[in-house]
Amino acid sequence: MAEIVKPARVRFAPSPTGHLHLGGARTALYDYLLARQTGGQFILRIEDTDRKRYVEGAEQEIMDGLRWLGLEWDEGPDKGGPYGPYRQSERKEIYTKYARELIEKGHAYYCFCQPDRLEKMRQGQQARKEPPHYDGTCRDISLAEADKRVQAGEPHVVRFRTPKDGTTTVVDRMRGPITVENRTIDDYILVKTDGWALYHLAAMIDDHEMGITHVVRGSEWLPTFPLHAMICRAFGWEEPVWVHLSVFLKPSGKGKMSKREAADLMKDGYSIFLKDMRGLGYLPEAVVNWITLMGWSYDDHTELFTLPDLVEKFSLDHLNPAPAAINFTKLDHFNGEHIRGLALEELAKRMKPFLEEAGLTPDDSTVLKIAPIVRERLATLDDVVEMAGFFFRPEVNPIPEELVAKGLTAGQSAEVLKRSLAILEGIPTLTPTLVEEPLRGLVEELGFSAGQVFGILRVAVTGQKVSPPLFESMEIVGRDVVLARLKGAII
RNA sequence: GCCCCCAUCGUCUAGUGGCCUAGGACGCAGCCCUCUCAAGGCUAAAACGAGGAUUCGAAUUCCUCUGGGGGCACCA
Repeated sequence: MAEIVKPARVRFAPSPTGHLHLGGARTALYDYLLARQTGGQFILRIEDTDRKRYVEGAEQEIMDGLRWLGLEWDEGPDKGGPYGPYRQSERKEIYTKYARELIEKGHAYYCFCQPDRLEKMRQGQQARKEPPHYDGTCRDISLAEADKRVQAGEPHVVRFRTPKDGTTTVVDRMRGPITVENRTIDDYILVKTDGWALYHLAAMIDDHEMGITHVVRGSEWLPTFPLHAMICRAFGWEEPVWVHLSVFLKPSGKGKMSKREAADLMKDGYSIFLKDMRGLGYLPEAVVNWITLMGWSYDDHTELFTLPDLVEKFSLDHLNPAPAAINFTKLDHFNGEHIRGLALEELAKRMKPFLEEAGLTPDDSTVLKIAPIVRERLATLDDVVEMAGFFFRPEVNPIPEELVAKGLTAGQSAEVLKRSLAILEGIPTLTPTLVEEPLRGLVEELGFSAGQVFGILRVAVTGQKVSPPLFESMEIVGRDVVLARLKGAII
């Protein structure tokens, strides 16, 4: 029997404070999958209430990254929607209104404590090995008096009035129920002195106002998860389905990737930032495939997926709560798989920019001819430069020592070149079928191995010891150039 | 220090009390194919953190420990 699923409204809500990384991309991907699968909406919301941490250009980078992956949103800051605005910095009055509602309901209160006093208080608590928490000084000030002080312009924040005793149980979709003692939850600040709501309040309000049905976010929110549920309950709102995804660990599995380590990774051709992936030669299809499988699996052990496959097959039921170490060699594998899955025209289109960025001037027709012979040889798209750059260089400049085959003398190797040249000069067009047979005959006649003979020719024609198949390469290079390069190698 | 989460091959994972002699994938090793490099095919090595408890029976349930991760801001 078919399960009837309500359309999900899910949001990806990054703060524009840095680069979009793999963890964020996975969260966005799961959001997208849920929305598309249920015929719901995928919403992009920018959480930029903290002006101090705002990074110019970060919002654009987030949008570029999502679009590169193919995760187009339905509502967002750049395209609007019925529940806007989609930047928290444009929603201040909404938060103020709801904060007041919470205060009047008795679930929040004005606090006039000075930051320096709170700091001292915290230090004392830590010295006494107590968990740092607000001491409740302003908790019992009457609303009438608090209002008077606010009216008088006294600096203040708004705090949540957390119950002192009892427990709170919240439910995470993949982890199940989590129960905490209320006394371990602080009277968190909801609204800062400058009047701006903090994440804890703003996100809950936005999720409610925007009709969000599923909140998918990182496990760093687990400690404040009960607070968030309490806020929803204090308003009398229905809670969304909560899903707290585990963090990605560095490849060693020991801890999160640091800024320094992320930079070091680039030296090995890897990155945790989405902005780098294209330039490193990765296909968005491969990145999607790869990050999907870090924390999620499919019933029948299939591992190769496209985005449309995932829209159909993704399920919250198969999520894994354990933190996952990032495995870049598996990304390389998926990249190869997806490269091999590309149509030749598409592969050519995607390889071309890498050749251009390497200073070459590739023409479409040649790039298309190269596609089939490099397809299963590329781990990343930028490998095409190393593998097939010689097709676009006027000179190949082989290293003299490499023109001498292993096990042969320089004289024998030169003989190979001369005899081959003579043979090829007698062939009008260098197609594999016309070239291979006579050259194999030469191999037999000289009594050398095919590897020795073809190895010499490979170096002479391509300038490299590793290349696409020799005869196919010769055909694309063209008779005139092949002959000229052989002559050049004989000297 | 306190709170929360997590725990199967090196890594990503399957596994919801008997289908487990613990399955798959990446990587690694060997073999085959082969003009190099790949791709492809085959084979191998490789794991239930420890201790208790429940049960006829535990990777699977419970407890303790250990280990790992996250959080403890007028950041998100």
